[in-house]
Amino acid sequence: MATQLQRNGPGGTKSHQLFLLLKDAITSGRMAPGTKLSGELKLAEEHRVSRVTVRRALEALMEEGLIMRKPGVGTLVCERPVGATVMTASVSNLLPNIVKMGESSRVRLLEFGYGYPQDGVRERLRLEEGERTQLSVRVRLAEDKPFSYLTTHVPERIALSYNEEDLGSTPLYSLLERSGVRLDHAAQTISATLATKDVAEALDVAVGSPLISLTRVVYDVDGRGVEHLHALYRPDRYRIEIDLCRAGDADDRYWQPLAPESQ
Amino acid sequence: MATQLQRNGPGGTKSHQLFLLLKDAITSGRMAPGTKLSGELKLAEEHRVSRVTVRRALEALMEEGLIMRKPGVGTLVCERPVGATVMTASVSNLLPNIVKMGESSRVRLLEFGYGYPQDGVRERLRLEEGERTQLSVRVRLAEDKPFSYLTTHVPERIALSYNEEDLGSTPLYSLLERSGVRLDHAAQTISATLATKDVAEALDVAVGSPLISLTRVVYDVDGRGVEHLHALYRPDRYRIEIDLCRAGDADDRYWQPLAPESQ
DNA sequence: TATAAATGTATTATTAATAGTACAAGTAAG
DNA sequence: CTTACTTGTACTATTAATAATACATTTATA
Repeated sequence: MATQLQRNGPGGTKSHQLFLLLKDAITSGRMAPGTKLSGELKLAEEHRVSRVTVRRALEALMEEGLIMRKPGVGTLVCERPVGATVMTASVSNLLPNIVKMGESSRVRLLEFGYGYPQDGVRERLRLEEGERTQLSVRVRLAEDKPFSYLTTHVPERIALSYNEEDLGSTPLYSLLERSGVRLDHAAQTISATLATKDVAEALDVAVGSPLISLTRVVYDVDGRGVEHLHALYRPDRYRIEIDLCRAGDADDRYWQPLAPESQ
Repeated sequence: MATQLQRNGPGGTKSHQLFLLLKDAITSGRMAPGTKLSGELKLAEEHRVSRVTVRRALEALMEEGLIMRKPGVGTLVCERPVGATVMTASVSNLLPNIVKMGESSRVRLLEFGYGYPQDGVRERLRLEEGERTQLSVRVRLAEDKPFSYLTTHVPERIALSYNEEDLGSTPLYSLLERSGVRLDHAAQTISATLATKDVAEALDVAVGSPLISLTRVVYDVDGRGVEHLHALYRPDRYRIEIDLCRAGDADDRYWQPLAPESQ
């Protein structure tokens, strides 16, 4: 069984740890909707914790709408529809201005301006020391609920070829290609991180919540950086999906990502 | 709306939350090695906590070797300690038994056995109610340091075609194809989650740390589930990378994931 | 050298988390 | 109805986390 939960130090409280444990069991599907949890006393015994602590954890789960409690009955895992809309993005269209997505989503602009990017951004965009970039911070909403926090850098010389109005009506990549930029390739890195204070406010989550982190750098045919995107997604409202199919000869088989036209 | 660090309830202690935030800022590279952190007083002010709380968080960071502190000087982000190897996986070879990866990594088996899978797993594998699966929980290490926590379900009828020795020497997919299973396609979902107690212990991270979560289901040509993998990755030791190139006609341009042979 | 700023240390008071216990109230089953 | 089990509520005692303050020590710098 689970080792003992720790009380002290920066390891989180016992109730927090138990909350995470149960939440993960639910959201991962190990406890299906409708499943009845053990009673509070039994949970307390199982995790060697007092009933107060168990109740703290269960109250937090109820606030997130993951469980239902009824006196005399017990605690049940909620049905999933509470989860509302989960936006899914296939790997090949992880783009900021997808047409389909645009229809059902709004954008809130938090920051806009020009300045000197941080070292990491400048290096990945392969810019000189003195070059400036256009910075924009946006929050994307679906059904009036925020699900992504986007920080975009575009080299100033490129950004000047369009204005904000254009951005509202046309996908960025179309704008760029119309103005002569020849897009060639992009590198994406996916990771996970925690919500900081500002992001947490914008995405309406608690500080310290887990977020999907995606960084994409787009290059033109000359290898010059065109766009640097850092995106943070709420995992309960956004998923990244990748479909693969088996390809190759019998001796040399590998997985091939599905391209848009074959989907 | 949570703008302040929360003290009460199952949200972890303030020092824990601050610890996680700072740790993530360091390991993600937002704070480069050598960077000087704000002073304890300033940090306390910025996060609206007391200095004691800041010190708790900093002490935890020092225990992990992420920062250096010197009286009269300040707190510096440490240079990347040895063993900061970051394993990267291209999207098309997100496989549990890659040859290249296998060379430099070891596996620790935590659980192994047969049983009835949870509903979510069973549905995704498209199994009947009574069918059993082989369950294995593994931790993968690189340079003796854990970076992934893998939970695998394989339908019993398929799992019986190989034994554990085979698994040690040959990639699972090769084993399966040799025994007649015709792999066809796979669906992957990438998300983010927090480390629970058991996972945290296995991966040697703090409870509540962010983790990359990946679920993959592999199907054969008849659409039957062959493998269900749930993987949790330490973001400081593992990255998922996807390279795309621009393809299509002028009127219908899209992003095409790069296949292995073109890399 | 004097000053400022940083960490290290110490103290006190307040508040929150936890454990343990007890009892009330709702529900289902015999 | 009675019994058993559930959640809801209340209370006390203990311990940890936090806030606030003060002061010492180390270091860089003007």
